[in-house]
Amino acid sequence: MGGPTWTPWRPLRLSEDVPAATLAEQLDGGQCFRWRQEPDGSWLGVFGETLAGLRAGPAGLEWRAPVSMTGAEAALKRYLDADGLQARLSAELPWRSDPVLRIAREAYPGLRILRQEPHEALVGFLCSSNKRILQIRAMVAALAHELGAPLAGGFHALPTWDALAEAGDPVLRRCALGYRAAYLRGTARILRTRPRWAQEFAALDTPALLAALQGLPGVGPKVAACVALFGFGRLESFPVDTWVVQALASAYGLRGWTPAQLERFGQIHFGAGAGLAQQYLFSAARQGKLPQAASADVGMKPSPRRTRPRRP
DNA sequence: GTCCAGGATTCAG
DNA sequence: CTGAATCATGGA
Repeated sequence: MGGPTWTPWRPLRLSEDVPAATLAEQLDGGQCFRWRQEPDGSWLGVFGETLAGLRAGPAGLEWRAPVSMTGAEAALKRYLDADGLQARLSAELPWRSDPVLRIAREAYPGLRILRQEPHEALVGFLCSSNKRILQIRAMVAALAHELGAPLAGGFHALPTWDALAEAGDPVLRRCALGYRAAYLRGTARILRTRPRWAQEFAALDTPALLAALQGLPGVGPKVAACVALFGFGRLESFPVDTWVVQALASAYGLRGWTPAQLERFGQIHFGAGAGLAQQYLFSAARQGKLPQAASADVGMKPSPRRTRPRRP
């Protein structure tokens, strides 16, 4: 049963260096759920149809893949934003005037939003509600193992919507999904009838995309924002989860704000790269690296809640 | 045993 | 519209 034959480790040229701690945070920090760290410290994971290894070598990032897997290097470069679009976006964030963002940004230099496929982001975050990252990873791994197409070396792709829609209760039970099994199956039964759903959703502007995603069972505001950010590259999307609520309350003094109000704050304050800023704050908050707000707050108040225009 | 987890849904006010 | 109860499961 030996695993696949691997290519040698080769350098992966990105526009910016990725330190080992940043690589670990990207692959194991809650934006994707398909990577694991090997005993030698390298990372092994699946994205789309690609199985690959990554490690931060002394001379920079290195990759390898099964020799049978063509196109892995190009897929990795796209996945890791090799063209540097996010490096420019990150530089344009207001870190010069925002000491909290500056600290969070410097904690993980080079941290990027992985460019996941819409399918992977949606499956992953359908499993995410009220669960820890470790458990989400276990659920997604079980789904791939039970219902996904085999790739190489015992690894599997994520299950298709067809496979999820037809999965029986015992199989989903083995994946320990809890009440999220109904979310997955419900969304699968809708999307299996729309083979081009990802292209159709990608054609929408971001507000319409968020609305379309929230029309799926198990997708609320936070999951929709994550799928838009991680799966559709909407880097202005600002998911507000428990960590971000905590971070904005303690470091920015925004206590008592609703998630919707915090989402608006993030979009206005951080702008086009709000999602990237959110990932810096999320990662730093989870590592306890964020400072506390000096005083109660600086007098910022939530934007007025949107009221629906009255019909004459 | 209790509490909580990258929330969503349903229901009461 | 807002706020609270409920949801299934596993780990601390």
